[in-house]
Amino acid sequence: MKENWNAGNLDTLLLGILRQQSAHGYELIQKLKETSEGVFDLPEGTVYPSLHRLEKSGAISSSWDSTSGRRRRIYEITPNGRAAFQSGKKAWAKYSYSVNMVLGMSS
Amino acid sequence: MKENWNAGNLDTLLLGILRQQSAHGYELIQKLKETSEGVFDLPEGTVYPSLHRLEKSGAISSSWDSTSGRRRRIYEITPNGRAAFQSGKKAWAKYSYSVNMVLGMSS
DNA sequence: TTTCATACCTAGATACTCTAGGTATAGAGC
DNA sequence: GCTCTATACCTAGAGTATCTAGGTATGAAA
Repeated sequence: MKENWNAGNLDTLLLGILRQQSAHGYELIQKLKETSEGVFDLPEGTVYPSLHRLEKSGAISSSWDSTSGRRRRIYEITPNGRAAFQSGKKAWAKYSYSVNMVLGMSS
Repeated sequence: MKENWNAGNLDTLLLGILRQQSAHGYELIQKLKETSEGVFDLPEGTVYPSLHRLEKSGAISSSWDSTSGRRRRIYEITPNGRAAFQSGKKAWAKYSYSVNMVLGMSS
């Protein structure tokens, strides 16, 4: 039984970071790992496609940056993305509450 | 952005019901719907394969029952399944805590 | 100059849910 | 008796998301 609680949620998680600060892909991977205390240690092959998906859907926008000498694509959340985040957050609250009910977690 | 928080978790959810009582597939679908207050309204095409998966892995065992006139396959959780449930529950606690951190949910 | 961390990317494998069918019986209503 | 609905099971294939496993390239450190 392989647990993959992440499925379908990564987009919302990325917006969760970007809602507070713009960041580039590699940075997002690290921030996600830090914020989750190591639980989300996602491969680049997962995160980059997700970012492209989010940009295509209009939730984030990107621009190339070279000020650090190294080329980076900086992602910024859009108003659309903020709305999507709020909606995703609500869906998560509802969902996690229900899982807690079924699994018998008191809180 | 399609939310599918369920992915990979259904097995643990089913064990969450079966840990308390044996049940047949159709019944599990209803119990899941009740317990989650409508949030988990899963199609049969999702649940039956998941049950077969769980049986194959040894987490549950089944037996045919006809006492109701209608044929039903009753599923029962095994000791292995109870262990898998505990492990899945722990994984969920860890995971949901981390999601809450990233999404900025206070609790 | 070699190695490692940074920084980006994609194709294909894998694995799950879901759609869309199928079969069959019990019971209710006419 | 007949029709309809709910019950109860099933599977093949579509769709989609993550992950594996590669690839390229640069800056900094050893």
